[in-house]
Amino acid sequence: MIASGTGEDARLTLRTPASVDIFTRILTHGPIGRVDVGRQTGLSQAAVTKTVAPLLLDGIVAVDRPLAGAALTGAAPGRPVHPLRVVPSARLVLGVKVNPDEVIGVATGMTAAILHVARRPLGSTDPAAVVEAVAQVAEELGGLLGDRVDRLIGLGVAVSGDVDAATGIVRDSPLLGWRGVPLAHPLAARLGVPVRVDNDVRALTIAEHWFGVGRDSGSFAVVTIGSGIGCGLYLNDDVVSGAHGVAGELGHLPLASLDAVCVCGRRGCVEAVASSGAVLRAVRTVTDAPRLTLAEAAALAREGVPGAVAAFDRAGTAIGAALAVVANLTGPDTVLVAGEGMAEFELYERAIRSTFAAHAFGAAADCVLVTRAHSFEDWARGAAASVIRAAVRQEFQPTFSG
Amino acid sequence: MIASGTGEDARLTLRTPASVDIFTRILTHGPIGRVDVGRQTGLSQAAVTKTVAPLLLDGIVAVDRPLAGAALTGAAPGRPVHPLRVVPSARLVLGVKVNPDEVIGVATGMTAAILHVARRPLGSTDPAAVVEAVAQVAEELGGLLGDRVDRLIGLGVAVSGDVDAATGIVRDSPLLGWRGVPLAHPLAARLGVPVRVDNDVRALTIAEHWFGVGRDSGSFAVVTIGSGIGCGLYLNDDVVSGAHGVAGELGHLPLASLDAVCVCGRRGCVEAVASSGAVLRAVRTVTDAPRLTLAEAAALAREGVPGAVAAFDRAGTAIGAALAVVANLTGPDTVLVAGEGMAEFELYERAIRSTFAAHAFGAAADCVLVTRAHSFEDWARGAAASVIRAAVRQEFQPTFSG
DNA sequence: TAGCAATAATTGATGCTGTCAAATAATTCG
DNA sequence: CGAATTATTTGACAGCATCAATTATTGCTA
Repeated sequence: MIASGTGEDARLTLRTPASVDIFTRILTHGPIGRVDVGRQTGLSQAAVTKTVAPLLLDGIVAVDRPLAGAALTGAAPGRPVHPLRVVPSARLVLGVKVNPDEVIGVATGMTAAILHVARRPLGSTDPAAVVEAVAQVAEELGGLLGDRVDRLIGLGVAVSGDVDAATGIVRDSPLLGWRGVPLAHPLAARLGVPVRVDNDVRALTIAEHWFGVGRDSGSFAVVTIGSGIGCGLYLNDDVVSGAHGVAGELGHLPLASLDAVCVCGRRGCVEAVASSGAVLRAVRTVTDAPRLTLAEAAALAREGVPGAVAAFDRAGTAIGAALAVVANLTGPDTVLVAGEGMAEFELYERAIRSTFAAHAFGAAADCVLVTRAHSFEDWARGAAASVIRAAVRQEFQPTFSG
Repeated sequence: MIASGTGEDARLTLRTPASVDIFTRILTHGPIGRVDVGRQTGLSQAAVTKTVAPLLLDGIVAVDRPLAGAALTGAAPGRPVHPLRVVPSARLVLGVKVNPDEVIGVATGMTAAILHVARRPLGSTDPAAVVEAVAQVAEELGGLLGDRVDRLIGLGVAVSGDVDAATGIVRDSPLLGWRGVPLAHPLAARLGVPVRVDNDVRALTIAEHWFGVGRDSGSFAVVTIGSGIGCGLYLNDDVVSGAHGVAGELGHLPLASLDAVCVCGRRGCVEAVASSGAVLRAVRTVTDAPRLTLAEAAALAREGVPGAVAAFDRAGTAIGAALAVVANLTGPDTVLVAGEGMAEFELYERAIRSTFAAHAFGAAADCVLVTRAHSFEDWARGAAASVIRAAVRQEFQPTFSG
């Protein structure tokens, strides 16, 4: 149990779509003046003033000191702007990322900035053990928050695989070996806090769209490289989840040559040559060093050992093709490349960029490739961002035990 | 010039988002009772009644005779349903598809059912010549409509390539050899009618989503096979257009083996083995018959000539992989396979289905493949559907000459 | 065949929300 | 200091969707 009376006062009340838009704008683009909010949301200034008033009273939005002084404002005459911003600490959120060997959690405020971190190793991926570990991490974070747990909106859990966020059930997670595992209910019952479970890449995509590089992008994608290859899509200002819960499955597209055998049993999958495991296997084979680690393999490639370089090149080529697929099919203006594999990004980069350029068709080539190395905490932060977004959009149906 | 005083009374007035939803529901799912409209749109019955009242007055919506009789209603007691439907002829639309050698136009009503057809051969794809041919087709259709041109909402033009529907400019159409060709303005000026220009596959996708197999699908895709391979996406109840106007570019994804050289100069493109041109070239080479037509090539394959069968198989494999890409990445519940290539679909089918099944990952395999052979008129109908949708959603900014 | 139960549609009062236009506030510039 | 300029607030107002009650029309049953 984290808190007894939680839930009521911590909820966000944004009754109309207009107020959701206004609040979202302030959250993601603040500090910002009321006039600009109106312009950017297509609403009148009056609507902004009236919507913001109760939020100021609530304390979730604050007005910065009007920045006067000709130097700052660009010497324009007129009443100075009273910049609005969301008070990060007005509401709090927990986000947890479940890895096969570890559970990592963070506590954040409304802007998904990390306040505290906690982690627990996982002995097994047995659902009960994972629920227990997540709960312990959440409780530890709750303890670190102290009195402030009243302001807790909820707990987000990020899991790789096919996740039904509406019901909080993990439908299929090959990495954890789960099928149809309900996560939200047991956790909510155990902790007494609303819980949202989401796909990890989707959660990271939300975080980057609201608080990261995708902030001004209506059509945006995240491609993750590492032990698997994944993709999150944000098109027409909405997350793509797929009719059956599956979307962004990039890892098993047949973009590589057919002599590469994938762990899924098929041939030519991107992951068959581009997952960190595949790269490592390739370098081990070529150098005849069966106990090599990925870091050592990367070191060999950096030294210029031909077989190692070729393995990373081959991976980069497949990743570049995958990026081109995303760009050609969905036409984002920005694609963020992320994931654990970023540690060796320099080794993939040349092949990625040249393959992408070769296969991006027409205007799809205008799409900007951005890179960022996320820590494990950032993934947990994604889970928090998923909760924040759902709460703001009034889609957060608190999952409690019956 | 089609009509002098056109435009004012033919416009649709649906002031609020709610009324757009209600009207759309009646249009795409009518005849339907008010209670059901309310349920399906999430609005109250009262809202439906009040929104529909002026539309009945306008004559654009009509009430069918209440279907009484226990046999029909399923023996349920209660007041019988008064089914609402959109009167197809209440507004009229023209749709024109521009092919490299021909321009085909149709006149339709609100439900995009074809009323008249007209066509003109194209001597050249010179923009001026195309504008002239489209205008002539539109005028011929206008003549066929007679007095009813008062009810004309506008003209839709479907063009393959990168089209900016907002400005009516064809940014890049390799098939026609166009770059930055303004189409809407000259046509609107010439005809005195609002004009909307759209990408052809996108237009077909809209038609199928509103009036065809995608009617109950929130997440839907169309893949076209033929001289090129294209794709239209409808995700989260919105058409995907891409940040830079390009989306659904499936034809040049590197899914085929690298020894296939594409007309675009690269290797491994889907179109390099799966476009009708590529299939024909392959059969010609194998049978050493350089003047073979596509129909003859198909006949050979139907007879079981191994080289011909192999060429179609190879194409089907690439198309199946492309379908798997769409399903894995965007997770639609339905994918419609269409295009001129459907004439030979039976020859591709086995390879398409087995490759798709092999590469559709997890729940993406639940996606239903539907096929339909569209005539050229259907493509023109797509252009009309694009106009209808824009008009209903109040996004149709009439393009007139300044 | 009347009366009851069930379902569909309408009506009018109500309240909320966003807009408009005018007023107020706070600055720069001359 | 006053005019110009820009930001924000205010209050009247209108539109729209909901709610709850009413009316409409049927099937079923006694």
